[in-house]
Amino acid sequence: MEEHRHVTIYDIAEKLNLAASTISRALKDHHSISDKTIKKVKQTAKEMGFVPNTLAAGLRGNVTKTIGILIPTVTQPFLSSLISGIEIAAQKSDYSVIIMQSHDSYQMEVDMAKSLYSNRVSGVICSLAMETKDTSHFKQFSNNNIPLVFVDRVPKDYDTFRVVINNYLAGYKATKHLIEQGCKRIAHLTAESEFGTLYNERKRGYIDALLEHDIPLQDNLIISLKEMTYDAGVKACNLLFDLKTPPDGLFAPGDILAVSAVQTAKKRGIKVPDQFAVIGFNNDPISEIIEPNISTITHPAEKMGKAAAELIIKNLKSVKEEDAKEITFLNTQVLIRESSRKI
Amino acid sequence: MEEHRHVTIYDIAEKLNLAASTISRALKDHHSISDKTIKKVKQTAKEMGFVPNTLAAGLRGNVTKTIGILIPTVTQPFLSSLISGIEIAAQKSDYSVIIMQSHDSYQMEVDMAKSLYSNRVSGVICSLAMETKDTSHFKQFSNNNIPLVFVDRVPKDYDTFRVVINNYLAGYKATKHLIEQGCKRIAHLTAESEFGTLYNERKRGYIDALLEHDIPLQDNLIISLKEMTYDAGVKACNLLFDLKTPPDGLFAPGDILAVSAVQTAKKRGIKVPDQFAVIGFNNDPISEIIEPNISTITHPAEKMGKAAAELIIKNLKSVKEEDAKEITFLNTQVLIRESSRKI
DNA sequence: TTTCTTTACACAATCGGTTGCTTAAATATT
DNA sequence: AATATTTAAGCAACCGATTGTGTAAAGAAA
Repeated sequence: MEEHRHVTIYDIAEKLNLAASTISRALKDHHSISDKTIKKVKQTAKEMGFVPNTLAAGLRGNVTKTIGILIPTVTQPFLSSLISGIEIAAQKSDYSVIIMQSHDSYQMEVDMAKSLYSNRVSGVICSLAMETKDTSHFKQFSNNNIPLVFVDRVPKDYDTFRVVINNYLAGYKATKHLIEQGCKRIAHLTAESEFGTLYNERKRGYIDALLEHDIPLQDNLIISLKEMTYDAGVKACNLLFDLKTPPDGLFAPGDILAVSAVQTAKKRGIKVPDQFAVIGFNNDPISEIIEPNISTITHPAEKMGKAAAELIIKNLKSVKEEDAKEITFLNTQVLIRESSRKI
Repeated sequence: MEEHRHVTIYDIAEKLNLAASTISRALKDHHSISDKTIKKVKQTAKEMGFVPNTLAAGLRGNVTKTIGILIPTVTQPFLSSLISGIEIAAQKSDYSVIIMQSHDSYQMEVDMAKSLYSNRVSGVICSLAMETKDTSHFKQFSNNNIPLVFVDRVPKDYDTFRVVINNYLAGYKATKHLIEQGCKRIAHLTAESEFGTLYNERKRGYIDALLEHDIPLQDNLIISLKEMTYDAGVKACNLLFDLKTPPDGLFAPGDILAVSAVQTAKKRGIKVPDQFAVIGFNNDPISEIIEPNISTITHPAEKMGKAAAELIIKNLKSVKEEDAKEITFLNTQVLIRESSRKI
């Protein structure tokens, strides 16, 4: 096997007896290069298998056209859809995407933020790790005018772009839907310790919906979970069903939890939705497949990704407007399916 | 907001009255730098918020410590687990990961391969797009000694690293399991047009298992699908159930198809597994959650990712051995769950 | 004391594409 | 015909980390 060297613009320049700068300009259709030359250069570039070295371009121009994504994991449906959205928007503007998984660890998030900065990404899209309380490791981006967009799990006290849904309203709508279906004792699962506001907001919506419909709030119908997993959901639901007066409805702030609830109910001979109506959150693929289908709140993951990516790309092009540090709210919808349709 | 410049080793050098080269060496504990100097340099580097510019290092050293991943999509459970595996192995050796989705389009794969090359990734891990017949766009890596590893959906005629499972054996084992459960008429779903060998191999295993157990092969029990989706699965299963003598078992080469089969059967009042036993493939999360649980073939996604990443990292360190272009086979297991357990 | 080896650091080239400035020729304007 | 403008392309600095080579000074060996 031969040892090829990467083909550079200098190789092309030599072959055509032109200056490297001419090659560089010709390849980007610079106006000061004649059409003949441009055609000739592009032709030979292709023949020689020239591929520009983005490192060199990035180093010189301080522009990498790369968006860094820093999220807990790629395996959650919501997050992998988010990536898809980012990736599609990025691709349109010829940006690359570099992905890092914090696995919900604060230390990893810190390290990876550094690594992204080290790679001189053009912008960063982040959904915070569960563990993260302090967000000072993101200052390096803000301080160097690298656009930073938080998505979904966002810090409350950081002055930058945020793309979120209205979790309060979503929680309210979900709960209201259950009330409208005739539920009188609606349970809710939430996160035990949270540094963001995501689950708290959903819970607030739940509470307000109840109060607004004159349904007394009952502490024993609200269970805080350490982890939002299937098994944790099963355990919690069993506790609920063991109550003297068990709930007749549940707002689960995640579809996996909703699935666990539906299945636990079925196992105990509790009819869903007649005796126990369930609504989840996210519209994960599984919610459509499981039987009965799970009613859910849509979480526009791809749209959020697209919005976040566009914020970065736009912001890099436009002049910096201080007032652009806005929050983008995307809409959610109640998707009524079998698990909660009683009337 | 102040306009910070990125802190460079020159800034540190100036502050400490040292040469930039000394700073560079001190930061990597070069033996020719005194401990005092090293300590002093690291200290001020931290104080000044220095973060090395990997572009500069990559340009100079032609080493980026970045692994490029080129896959159809991140949303498939198998592939997102694959990424996780790669990412974890990469992280251990301080490599970054850059992900691109071909969305099963040949043209996108070509473009993205170019982009990865343009970014001078250290190595590439790829699972081919469905559309891809020609793999010449990967030659740029081979020609420039950039390690290339194909995973799962691999070309049959490309001389490079491959990390796969034994699809033939897996198909054989799955089918044999159904036979052992007493199934006599076992159906199979497969891909209509395939340029790789993945589904063909599974089908070969299916056929051989039948023949070996003196079960006649019946063409009408094998259905080729355009897409391996839930809906396509439902349609195919309805065709199967409409046969004069419908099947009493199914080997589906994907869990989504298995789920569709189980649910279609249930809807038609066919008892699973008693009248119709099903085994899937991949051990997707859903296979454990759906009721009845789906028997399946494990597909060691994380392990494959880990193996692929390690191949790249190892290969970059070690001297090039021509005979290293090997195929790594990882094991699969039959996971017997409710959907096929009759005895 | 002289010579050899470490130790400690500086100088300058290098990676490859970009871009401001300059030169030179061709075309347009007065 | 003289000057202004446009077109075409070259020169060289630059981005920031790395590394081979060079050069002192200090310590070790002869």
